[in-house]
Amino acid sequence: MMPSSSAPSAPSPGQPTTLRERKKLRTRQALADTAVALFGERGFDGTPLDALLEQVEVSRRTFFRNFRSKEDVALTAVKQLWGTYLDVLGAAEKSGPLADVLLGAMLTTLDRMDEDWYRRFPPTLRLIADSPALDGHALRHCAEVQEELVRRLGVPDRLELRLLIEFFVAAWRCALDEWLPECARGELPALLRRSCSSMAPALTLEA
Amino acid sequence: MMPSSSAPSAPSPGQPTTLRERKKLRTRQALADTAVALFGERGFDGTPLDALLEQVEVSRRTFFRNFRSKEDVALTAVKQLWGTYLDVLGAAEKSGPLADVLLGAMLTTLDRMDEDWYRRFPPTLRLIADSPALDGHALRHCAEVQEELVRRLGVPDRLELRLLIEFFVAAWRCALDEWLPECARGELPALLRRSCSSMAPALTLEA
DNA sequence: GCAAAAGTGCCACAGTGTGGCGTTAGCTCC
DNA sequence: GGAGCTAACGCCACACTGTGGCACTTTTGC
Repeated sequence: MMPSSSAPSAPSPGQPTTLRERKKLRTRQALADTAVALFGERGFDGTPLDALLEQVEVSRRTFFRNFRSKEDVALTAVKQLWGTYLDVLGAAEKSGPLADVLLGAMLTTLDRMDEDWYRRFPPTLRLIADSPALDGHALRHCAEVQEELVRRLGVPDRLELRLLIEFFVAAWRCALDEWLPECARGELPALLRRSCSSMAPALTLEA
Repeated sequence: MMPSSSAPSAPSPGQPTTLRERKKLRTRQALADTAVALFGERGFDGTPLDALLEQVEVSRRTFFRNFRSKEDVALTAVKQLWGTYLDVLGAAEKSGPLADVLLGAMLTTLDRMDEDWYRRFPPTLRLIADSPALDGHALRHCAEVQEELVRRLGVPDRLELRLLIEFFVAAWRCALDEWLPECARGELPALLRRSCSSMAPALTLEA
């Protein structure tokens, strides 16, 4: 609907300058980190939000000023990934096959994520796999990113562009599913490449 | 997770015989019909569940014995479609290109849905378009159907099968988006065919 | 310093979803 | 066609999520 004016989640500015902003960012990170840890232990649905608030020592009111929902805080790592992806794609040179552009941007993104993110992402994926509610939110977030991608990559044929983006995100999710059990950082790019190169053969699959 | 043992939603038996079952089915349909109408007027998020319960004259307890959630009742038409699709696909002969099998089954399904369904489906799509929460639930349901499809269409290459199914569902959603403004019954099959035939060209799209 | 602004905590409330329990209504068997 | 059984229902109370209002503290900029 709208691009989010003063909305919770997604702190766009690169580096917070004032003390106030850094402080707010600290509580945000504390909430996100503790959320993944806590939900990982007791399950997403089995952990009341109050448990998280108590541990981080933050009031409910403050929490909801930083995150839109309980799902939102659990999906912080996912949103960081796609946020970075959109940044990378915005700066990338868009020429040649679009499928390669989309893939290349994700490879760059994966290279750019730091060690801390690689610690928090796999547990987040497991939370998603275990909780349908979280999965729904994650899928919805992907859909929003896809809409944004269609908007940015203006192309004459609207339908084919949308299909290609849907395909790419689907390939990404397939790669994640194969990555999930082990979650070795170095293997994800290879899995994604393999998933993308299986796209064309998949269309001609025989029963 | 599990195939739903005595779970709410999805009445599998074809025709209810006893009076009790028919009565239960009537309240189910009354709830589903009224839900689409009511949510269509006042919006999904803007309509408390109590408004629906009051209009149908059913207690909250009874509602939740028939539907898993407020979203569930709003998505009745969507679930009916995919339920029928799985039935059709189960009975269909699976030979030749899998993409054609998937497409053919959906064309058959669209032909099999009755007039009443074609009245309720478009408003449901508009509800989904207007409410992120509903969209998330709808996407999650699609994901469950996809898992079921992978299970049924056993094929050596797991990855390519999953990709193909993801592609097909993506093409279906693209077709729906183009169908949405008008929603003329006869045009949906053509849109779906066009969407599916755009899949291969999409992969080689240039920036 | 000092006032405006941003952030936070506390309180109360609406809405969704669940468990317990007594009661009604349909089914079954005689 | 009557008695017992059982599924379904209504009502009550509760837990949890998310929001609005208001007072209080901290930071910022003058």
